[in-house]
Amino acid sequence: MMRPKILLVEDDASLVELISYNLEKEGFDVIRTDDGEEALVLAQEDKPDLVILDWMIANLSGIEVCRRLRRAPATANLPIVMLTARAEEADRIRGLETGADDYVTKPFSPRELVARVRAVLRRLRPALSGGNLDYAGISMDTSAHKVTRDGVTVSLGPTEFRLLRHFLEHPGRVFSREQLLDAVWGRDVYVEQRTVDVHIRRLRKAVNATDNDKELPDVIRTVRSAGYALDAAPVPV
Amino acid sequence: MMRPKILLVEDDASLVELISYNLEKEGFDVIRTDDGEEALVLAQEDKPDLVILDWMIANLSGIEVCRRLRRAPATANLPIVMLTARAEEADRIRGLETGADDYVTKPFSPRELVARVRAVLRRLRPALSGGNLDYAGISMDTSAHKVTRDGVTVSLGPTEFRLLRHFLEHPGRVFSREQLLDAVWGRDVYVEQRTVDVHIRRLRKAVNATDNDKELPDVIRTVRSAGYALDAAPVPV
DNA sequence: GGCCACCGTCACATAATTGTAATAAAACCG
DNA sequence: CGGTTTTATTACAATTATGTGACGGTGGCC
Repeated sequence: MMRPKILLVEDDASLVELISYNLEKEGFDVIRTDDGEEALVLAQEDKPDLVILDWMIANLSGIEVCRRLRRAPATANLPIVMLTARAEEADRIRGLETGADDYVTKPFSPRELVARVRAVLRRLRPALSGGNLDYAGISMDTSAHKVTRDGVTVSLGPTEFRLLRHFLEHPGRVFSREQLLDAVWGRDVYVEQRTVDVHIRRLRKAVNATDNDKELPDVIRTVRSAGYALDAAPVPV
Repeated sequence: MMRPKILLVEDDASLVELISYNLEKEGFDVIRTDDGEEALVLAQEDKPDLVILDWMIANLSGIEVCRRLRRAPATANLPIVMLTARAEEADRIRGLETGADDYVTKPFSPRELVARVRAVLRRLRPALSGGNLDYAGISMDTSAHKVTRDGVTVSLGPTEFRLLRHFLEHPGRVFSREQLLDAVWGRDVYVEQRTVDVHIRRLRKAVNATDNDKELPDVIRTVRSAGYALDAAPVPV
């Protein structure tokens, strides 16, 4: 199971130490910065699984960073935990409404922060915490690397597995070939976009197959000129 | 576009009032109970979109309710916000680790509670709080690339989809063919203005069609010598 | 080395969508 | 009403996107 990657945006050096230490001890990788602009760049390029964001940081306020992260398509769904000394209600609400997923006020205990990070991730990226993913009759045990459909075991190659996992983490949502290459293959790999088609084909074949010669309804929806999505109710022709 | 349904499990009658009032004012439907066993039944049967769960309630402790909700497949993914007087760290962590999505300690402000409820729902049910466009019975989920009219799925080609999205982003407003070409096709594409008519026709056909041979009222208004607009109430004769 | 599973790419088949032109129908105007 | 302008509708051929099978390559493993 992969170690989730956390981007920590905080300018108090001693806090950075404290938080990093606790996160790493609990199985997270931590990237650090104390600069708002740099945080945006890191969020784009390193694709962390979650951001811990202090309100008071250099160059851009935390809340502004939050807003920009939400606005950029690539990071619009990145989980954000705001971290701040501001305990006033209005600020907390403002933080949450800007798109933060949780909000922790200083002083806080490192253990509670870790617990909240876990709670957010468990929700948004169940695969990271070794949970099971279920959708449309498909069940994936991410830690055992096993997949079933309607109880029947499905066998997948490594790439098909990661592809399906990505779909299961965001059921119903359409992903372009480019997005899929980023998320499933990795950002620095160069492969043809059409390669995605081939793996979609392989995934479909595996997931829709039965032991006899019949086929189950297709769970992957092709969205012409947009990409593919995992879908419970495929469009009838 | 349904009002999200909240199950409120709380035994302090005045708090129930306070919370219900605020939630309903903010567009939620609220189901209430003060009993742990009953909460489990209601969660199963009424299928709420989120549960607000007090720690101290009759019959079963809140945390036990939480555990059982998580264990039952039907409610394993139901978002839970814990609500409690216990501010001790160990308790908060226990709450989060049991599977709560958020944890609010008394005393709290109703507005903050509502903001947290929204933050959790925004994550889990994007359809309920954003990312999709609604107008005149038409609902478009932009991230899933799905369109429904009065709940019935509408299937559109790529261009019709973009065209409808543009109309939904500016409901009621009239656009000339030139403006539509700019916005939907792109500034640097050369196509005949009349092409817009054809796509309007295709969009109308798809959106107004029913499964039988009847037709729904037209949602697109032709404005002679000006262009087209999406309109809720076409002029009756 | 030989076997096997998997991968990425290509070439071709198939299917969906597109823009245009031709024609019919409406709306407008004196 | 006749003439004119604007929009609706239909059919079609070109274009584009996706589906699919095959192939060569790579690396693990015995």
